[in-house]
Amino acid sequence: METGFFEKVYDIVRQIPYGRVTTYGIIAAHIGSPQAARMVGWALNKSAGEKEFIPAHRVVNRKGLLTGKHYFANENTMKEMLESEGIKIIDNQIQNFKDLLWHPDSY
DNA sequence: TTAGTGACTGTAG
DNA sequence: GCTACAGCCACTA
Repeated sequence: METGFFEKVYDIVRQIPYGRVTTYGIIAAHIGSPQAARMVGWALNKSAGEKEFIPAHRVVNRKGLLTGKHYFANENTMKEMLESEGIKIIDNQIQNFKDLLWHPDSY
């Protein structure tokens, strides 16, 4: 069964460049339902068991907060991965978030 | 089949 | 700036 929604979410998330981040709303907007951002997060949750690696740690809410960190193996995993890419995080919030924000305009 | 839930966002007060 | 409400789609029980 091809839901379509999942594949679109995965496809966009996989396009996020190294050291960049995006938001659930932007992804949902590209799919066609900006208000279905909740589904994006939920799809990413399922992506943890996907065969191919999905950089879900690069997806945060519109405030730049790591709301999904709790869904990783360890709460620090998401922060560690982002810091590993040169992204600074303070109090679960991405610093210079607006500058690191990536827009999937090539999709 | 119906009802409940969710890693969110935009609008309104 | 904050709080509150509604909407969105797919999944699970």
